[in-house]
Amino acid sequence: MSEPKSYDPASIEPAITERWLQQKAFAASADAPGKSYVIMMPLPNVTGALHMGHAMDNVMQDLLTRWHRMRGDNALWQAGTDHAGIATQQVVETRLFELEKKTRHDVGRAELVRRIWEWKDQYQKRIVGQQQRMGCSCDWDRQRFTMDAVCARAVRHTFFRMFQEGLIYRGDRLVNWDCSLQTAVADDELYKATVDGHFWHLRYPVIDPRPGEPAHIVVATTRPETMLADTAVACHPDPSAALEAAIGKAREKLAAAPQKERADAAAELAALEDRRGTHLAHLQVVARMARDGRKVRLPLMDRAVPLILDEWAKPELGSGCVKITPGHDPNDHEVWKRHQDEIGIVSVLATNGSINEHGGKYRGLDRFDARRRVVADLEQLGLVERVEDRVIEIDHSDRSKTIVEPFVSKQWFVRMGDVDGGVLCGRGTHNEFRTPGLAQAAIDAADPKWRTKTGRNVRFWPDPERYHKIYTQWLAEKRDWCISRQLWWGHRIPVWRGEFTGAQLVALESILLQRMEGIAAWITLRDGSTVSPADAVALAKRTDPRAERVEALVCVRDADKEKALDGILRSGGLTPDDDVLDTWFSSALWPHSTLGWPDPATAKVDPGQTALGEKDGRPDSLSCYYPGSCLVTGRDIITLWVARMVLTGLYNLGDVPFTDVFIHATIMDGKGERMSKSKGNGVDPVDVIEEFGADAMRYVLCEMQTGTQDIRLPVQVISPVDGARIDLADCKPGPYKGTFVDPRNGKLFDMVGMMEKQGVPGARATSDRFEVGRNFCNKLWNAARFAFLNLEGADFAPRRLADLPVEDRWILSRLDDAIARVNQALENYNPSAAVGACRDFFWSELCDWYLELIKPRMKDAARAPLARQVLAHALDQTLRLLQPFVPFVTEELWARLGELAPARGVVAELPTPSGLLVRARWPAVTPGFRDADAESRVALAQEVVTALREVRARYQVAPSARVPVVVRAGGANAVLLAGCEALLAGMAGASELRIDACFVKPKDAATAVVRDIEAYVLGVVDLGKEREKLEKQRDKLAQQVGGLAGKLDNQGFVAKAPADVVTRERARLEDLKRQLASLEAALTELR
RNA sequence: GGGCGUUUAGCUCAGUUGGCUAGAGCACCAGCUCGACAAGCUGGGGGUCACUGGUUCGAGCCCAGUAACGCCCA
Repeated sequence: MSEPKSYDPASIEPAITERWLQQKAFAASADAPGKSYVIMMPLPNVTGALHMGHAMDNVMQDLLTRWHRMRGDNALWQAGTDHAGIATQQVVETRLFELEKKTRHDVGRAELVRRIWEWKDQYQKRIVGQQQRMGCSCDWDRQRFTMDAVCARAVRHTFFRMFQEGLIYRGDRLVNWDCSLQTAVADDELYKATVDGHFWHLRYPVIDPRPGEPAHIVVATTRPETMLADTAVACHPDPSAALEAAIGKAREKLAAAPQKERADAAAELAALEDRRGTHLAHLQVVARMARDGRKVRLPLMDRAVPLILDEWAKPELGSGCVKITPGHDPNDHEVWKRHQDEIGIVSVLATNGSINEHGGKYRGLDRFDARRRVVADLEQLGLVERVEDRVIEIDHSDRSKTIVEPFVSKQWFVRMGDVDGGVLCGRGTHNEFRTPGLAQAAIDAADPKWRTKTGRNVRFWPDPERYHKIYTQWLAEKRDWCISRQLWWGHRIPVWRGEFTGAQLVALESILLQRMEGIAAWITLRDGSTVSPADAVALAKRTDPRAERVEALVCVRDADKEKALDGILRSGGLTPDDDVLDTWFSSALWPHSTLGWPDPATAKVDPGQTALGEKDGRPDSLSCYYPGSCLVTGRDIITLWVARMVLTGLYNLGDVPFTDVFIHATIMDGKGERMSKSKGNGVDPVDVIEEFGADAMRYVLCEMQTGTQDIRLPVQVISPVDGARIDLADCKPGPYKGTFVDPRNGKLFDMVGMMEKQGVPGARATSDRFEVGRNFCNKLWNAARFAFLNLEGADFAPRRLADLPVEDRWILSRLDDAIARVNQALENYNPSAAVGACRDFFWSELCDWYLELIKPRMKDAARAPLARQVLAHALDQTLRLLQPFVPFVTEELWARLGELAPARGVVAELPTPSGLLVRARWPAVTPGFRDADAESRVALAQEVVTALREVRARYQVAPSARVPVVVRAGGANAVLLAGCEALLAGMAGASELRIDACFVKPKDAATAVVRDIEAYVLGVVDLGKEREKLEKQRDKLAQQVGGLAGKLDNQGFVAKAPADVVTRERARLEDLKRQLASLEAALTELR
């Protein structure tokens, strides 16, 4: 036989991959038969390579895709990558600085973007390589990148439509500003870190204090430089009531506090009660002053700012008064919104984090230098009451690792809340419907009672209620989506802007009022309201003051039209917006942009790629593959992506992009920390594949995906020094991020691969958890080898099930059961149960019993052909069942099986026995295969065999010894076991075996008991020999007992040895004594 | 602060509407190179199902509370 004894994935996998790719086995064709089954890959970003978490995501998608493909569905798994704007630009910028000490401004926009494209090409290639090695069955001829022409067109169309319908607006917002990258960052791009800071208590002089009024109001801040932008000082409108409310709450807390927290709670209450005397009168005075419209003088700026009344000021905290800085604090910003007619908003920060022209003499200073100067100046003026040290938890940008500042800036937003008149979804399609607002549409889509016009909605798996809750809770906030980023890498916002006087606007009338297809415009008036160009021009003609100064926003839908209009727009005084769109804006469109929306016929794809349009009667890809079927992703993506895909799918096409969302587990390391490449606890799937094989990795990932939220994967480091395997959990973190210390020798190694220049060697990581998968593949390989040794000349002849021997009927029945269980498990999104059902059938039934049972038949020319036929059938079905889990080894074995037994089946010939296994038909549950009689017969026989084996082991019968066995069974048992003699004899190593209801047990027989059956192993109890053996054992034991007893009698030992050693020795003595006693008893019985 | 999850053998995990003597793989112990497989075969040991109380004829599962760990949001 040509197959080697053990499975070597490295010698098989590349050829199989080659075969699949060459035959385009994964290609999806819009005119293929079967209902469509579509999985849109949650596109990995091109920042870096994939780790085990991505591997899980990909393997789950591949599993579902392969399963559906074999079931005859027209399956499409859409692959691709995401440009990940901010993240990718950041890694390239960091590298640029590290290697060349240059910033993006040194190289310029065009050059930076060119370098990012280079980076993207490199990582895209690496990612696709990783996926192909894992066996991902994506349609590689449809790969997309979020900045491809097709995607870019979809982005422009969506933006245009939303802009035209007033769903996109440009507004003042307090954003998280990254002063290093000089861009706004989203909330989910932040992390909290604690820093040592201070709490400065500042005195603001009251202007012209009257008798009984304080000369100063004290306010506190952790960021004193922001005082330059203060526009008010707030006090609670009813300090007394607010303080009493706080005291009431503190009382409740004390009453409910557990013992160990009581002291703190009591102290807290006492402090609040003290405030009645120390603060209340003062605050009531301040509140009255605020009502009177009194002001304080803002130090350093010499500006009068009003005292205002707002509940944001807490009488129970600090001085009870609070400075209001709407331009630099989110809470104060809210206060400002409530008091817009009383107070203003000032921003003193420039985009680079320095103080701007509104910061008076501090202009040009960096924010942290300004802080020191402001404090020093205030101290000199005696306006710093006191300074506390304080640990402050503060937002940092995940990208630049610097402190972010709340910052007022113009940003673009998508309106998520409900809007007047609602929003029309699926405009121009058959699925049009009206929704109150975009977020509401997405909320509705996941409501179990809600349906689109096509009868679909979204359901989460494997825990529908739980994930649905996460999804709706987030959407229910209906927070507007900030879609602009101040970056150079990404889709540019397709809007031109210009500021005009009313007269200029009237002059622009001809451009703005032409109702050109694909051009939309809005005018923002001086008061911030937005009106149509026609209305604005009308106002301007009436010389309405609101139209004195306006901003015009013009969106051009198509890129080529924009190019054509470039001159006109510029000469009209408009310039293109510099910002780019949030990456998620293009990712959100992925399920339809990749299929050619809005017009597949004109969708541009790369040479060699599958065209998306209709051709020769073949439908276009969009109508065939949208709406899709399933999204497979981790739970961290539910809010970021799932919700947004649903939203844009509904908005553009009136239908949900998928009906099922499969939320798989998150991979953690051995310590329970989330796996991440940058943290250094990540495992590269390729490293695992090289050590164990792709199938082994896939098998274990499937097995791990049960239903829980997290999976622990202990990580072993392969030492770069000596190749030893060290548990990463035993390694302490090193001084640099991603480095660790080898506990054996204290040597440093690096897990991220960025420390070579510093002389820290890089180490690879794997996990011995994957051995299980390797073992499984090897078992499969060898079972198939056994089959191949015996399948020479196998043929198909139609058989009647009733004519088959019991073991044949049994294995077919068990096979049928396994198929049903695998289907059931996959339908429930439980890959672990599915692969477990395969394993149990294949290993515990097919290998452990059936293969053993047919060995004798294979040597018998008369009985061999039937056994071969059933074996070929069983192997055929097993390979098909296992294909989605372990596609490489099964594909290889399938080819060999096809050569040896081209025609297969038992009752009828199986369809598609030739060609690639990927495209073979999924096993079907077969009527008649389920056989309760055969199952109960074999089940009983198995029990008897197991009991006999146990007896043999107990009596130390050599495994190779053949001994006579008699089974005493009567009644129903005898009926069941009738005809199973050969089976029993073979499996229990019996030289002869008979079933006899009246057999009387001889003295030298050992007994196995099963239910009410007794099975006797004859002649194994040799009285003399047994006695001799036992006596020998007894003597040895007695000697040990004597020695141990002596040791324990020795007072020196008992007194000086550690107590636990003494106890352990005592226990051992007891144990030995017991063993001795039972030996003595057995000896007595033998005499 | 709000929401959610987890806790079962030394390790990693199953345990479907409450009905077993609580299972699997790895690890461990003993034996086995018999024509597929030592990455294997046969047999074995190992668990107060985190803790406390409750409901029930019956609880790993249901209810209440406690603890530890983890995640998400503010």
